[in-house]
Amino acid sequence: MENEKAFVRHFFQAGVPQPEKLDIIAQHFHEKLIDKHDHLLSEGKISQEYLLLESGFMRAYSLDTEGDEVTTAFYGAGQPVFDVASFFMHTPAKESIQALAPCSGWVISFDDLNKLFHSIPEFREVGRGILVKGYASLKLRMQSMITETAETRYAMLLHSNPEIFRQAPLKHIASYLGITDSSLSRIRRDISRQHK
Amino acid sequence: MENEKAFVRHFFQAGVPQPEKLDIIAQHFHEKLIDKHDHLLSEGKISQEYLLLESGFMRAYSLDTEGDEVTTAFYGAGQPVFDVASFFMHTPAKESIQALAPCSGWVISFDDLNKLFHSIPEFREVGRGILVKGYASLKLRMQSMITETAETRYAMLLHSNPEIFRQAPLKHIASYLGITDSSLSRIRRDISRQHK
DNA sequence: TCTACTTCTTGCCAAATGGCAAGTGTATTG
DNA sequence: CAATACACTTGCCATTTGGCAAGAAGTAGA
Repeated sequence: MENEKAFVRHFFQAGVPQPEKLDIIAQHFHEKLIDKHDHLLSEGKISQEYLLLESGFMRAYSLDTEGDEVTTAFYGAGQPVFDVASFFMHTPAKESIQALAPCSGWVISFDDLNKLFHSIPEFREVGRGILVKGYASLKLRMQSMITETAETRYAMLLHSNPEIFRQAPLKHIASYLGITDSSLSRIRRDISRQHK
Repeated sequence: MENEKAFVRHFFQAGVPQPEKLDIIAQHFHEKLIDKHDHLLSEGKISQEYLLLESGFMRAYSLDTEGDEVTTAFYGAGQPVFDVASFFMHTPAKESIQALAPCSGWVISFDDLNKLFHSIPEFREVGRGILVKGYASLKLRMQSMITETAETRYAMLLHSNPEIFRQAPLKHIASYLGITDSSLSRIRRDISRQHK
């Protein structure tokens, strides 16, 4: 009966093998559709939803002191999407999360998520794993930002995450890489010249 | 009888008000002393200890592709010190953690920490809070790295964390800020000229 | 105390990146 | 279909930062 939530069940299957527990987990998720350009979360609001993205593409961004957008993350299908600080600390979000393509996924509230964390140990292990992996990849990105040139960072992102380049305009990718869109354009020109 | 562990009890008191639970928590921590320049964790090893630093000063660093050290974090008294990824995922550490001054603190093993997480819900809330706050501050740092000049980042760090400048040599601070020690030296010269 | 090492600074020049504005091409939409 | 917005590129020049090497000053050891 809960089989429309096959995606949710599949997402947790490796960490929570017991079907009965998967049932309980799946019951607490609700379908969510987001139109292209619409927001899952807006800066200043308190995040209420933890989203598992089944299809589509999203980005998180915030505004710098000059008011320019800085893209801080991209999310593809299969990934959990939420603002860690706002969702877990109930503080106003410092960033917004927006659909770059029509999105569908499954959301759970903070209270429901916490109930599951308390009642299903395996589930909270999965939750911790998600946090820890996000932390680790952010650290890698910081390391790369410090030690590599923009050209190298661009090449690495293109290689490791080509989907981003199919879904996001270059200006978003540029600010994600920590450079301006002009510089990214020049980097692309230089690389294409090298390949001749 | 457990009163030498006053620091541990105090650390968790706000999140775990019940004295009996504090007793159980404190029982699982063991004292640890680290000489200046010695390591709590070395790159390649799997982190076994979660440390609460009672006194002293530490830094985390890793090696870039050229083999140069990049300082990724500083830790003062009162802070938890551990490599999130290695400790929670049992993977080889990508960074080392070293004492920049004689350190004393309290450590707990992964298994003991997990036992406490499972048996004391308030304790695991504290644990999650530590993770989430670390995540949030790393994000802020990334944002700053993207949008601010090195000079601004230096000024902000000096203002928000002056202890670092008392404890760490400038070359560590420079790589933490994402610049070379020469550039940091020039930035300091320019700032001191402005103040004349 | 003498020596060696580390820390910090500085000069010189090169490389990387930004700021601004213009130009081209492509979607979008009324 | 016209009008408008958006995405991307490029030229020109300024600013920021790096690389390298040398030197001054302080520190730690033998």
